[in-house]
Amino acid sequence: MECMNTAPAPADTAAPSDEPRWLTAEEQRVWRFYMHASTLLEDHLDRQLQRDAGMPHIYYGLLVQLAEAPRRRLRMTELAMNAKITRSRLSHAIARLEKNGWVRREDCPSDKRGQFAVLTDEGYGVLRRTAPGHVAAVRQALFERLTPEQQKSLGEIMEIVAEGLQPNEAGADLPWLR
Amino acid sequence: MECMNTAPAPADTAAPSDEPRWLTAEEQRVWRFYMHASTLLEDHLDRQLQRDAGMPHIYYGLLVQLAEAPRRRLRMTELAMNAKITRSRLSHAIARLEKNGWVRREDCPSDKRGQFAVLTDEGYGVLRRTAPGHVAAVRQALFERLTPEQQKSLGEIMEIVAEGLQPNEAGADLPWLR
DNA sequence: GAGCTCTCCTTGAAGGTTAAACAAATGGGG
DNA sequence: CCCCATTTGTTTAACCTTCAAGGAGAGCTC
Repeated sequence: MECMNTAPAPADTAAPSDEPRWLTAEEQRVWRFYMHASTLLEDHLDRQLQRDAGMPHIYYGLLVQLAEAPRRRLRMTELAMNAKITRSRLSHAIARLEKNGWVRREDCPSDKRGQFAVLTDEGYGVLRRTAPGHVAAVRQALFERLTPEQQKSLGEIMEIVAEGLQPNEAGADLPWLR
Repeated sequence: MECMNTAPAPADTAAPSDEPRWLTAEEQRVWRFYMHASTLLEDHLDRQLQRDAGMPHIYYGLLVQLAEAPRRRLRMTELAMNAKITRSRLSHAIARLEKNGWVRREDCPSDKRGQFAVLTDEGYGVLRRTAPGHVAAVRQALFERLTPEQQKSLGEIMEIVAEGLQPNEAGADLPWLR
């Protein structure tokens, strides 16, 4: 029942280095809770959506992105970036959603390499039917359990973390400039 | 670039119901940041460990659990519970780690159904070599970016969320008793 | 101790993800 | 215009995860 980051003994002495800087007991605690919560939450939502909508959480997220986009369509690359997944993964995902009839591909007129993923009416229907249940699940697993201050704090924290891991958000790939 | 939880329009009126309760704009913001950060962080650590240790993050976590257990061994079910994964998934994972020579299976003497997963010396070696790099990655992606207050807050929040999703922690499966 | 149920763990198949390799189109120099 | 690096999106194969099914032992009840 321990953390993911000790292997040898935690050494917090003032040793210059060559002994790596392990996590403190408190950091380990935080990290362990983070890992457990994120694993459990992701699994929970995956199961909920697989049961109620017949697709994993991330696929649902793709449909949502499309539903909110201008003409219910997005270029593959843009969709991949929004959803934080690789183009390869998106390619497979869209192929599957296309087979379901929930998304359709369309050529981009201005760039012959380009493809649009377009949400079909059926896809929109699925979303409309399943969104309430999904929102309820998120609410129940997360928001209902947190105070308003905690919700605010969580938002700030995750914004920082996400920003720091962005593949190459404007300037973020120039660490020597910080 | 929108959230995962709107599909129709957000209605925060005092309508009794049948119109589901959507997330508020602020809740959507929090949820979107959470999804992005957790996705990016998991991918980041997966890639880091795949590159440096030749296994995904969750497999690394299994080795850590074993390293910290009494005789570097754990019953399959216990390991699965600690790591928050299904027994089936664990079975496959241990099979792979066994093939790598990092884990060995051993029969349980007191229960002929039981199996121990035992960390081998080689497995321990891999852990010892790769732990510093992994800790550094976690530190750099998470702890270095957060204030002590934020770290504390994150721990509390994630503890609450994890506790709420526990399959059946003592009494947690009796919601009517809360 | 026979029958039942439950727990422990594994298996196989179906589906999702990854990394690397690729074809095609674009676009910026020369 | 031509070359070449880059961008766009797909493909293949290896790997991982999930789900449903199942074998086998434990343990309870009668």
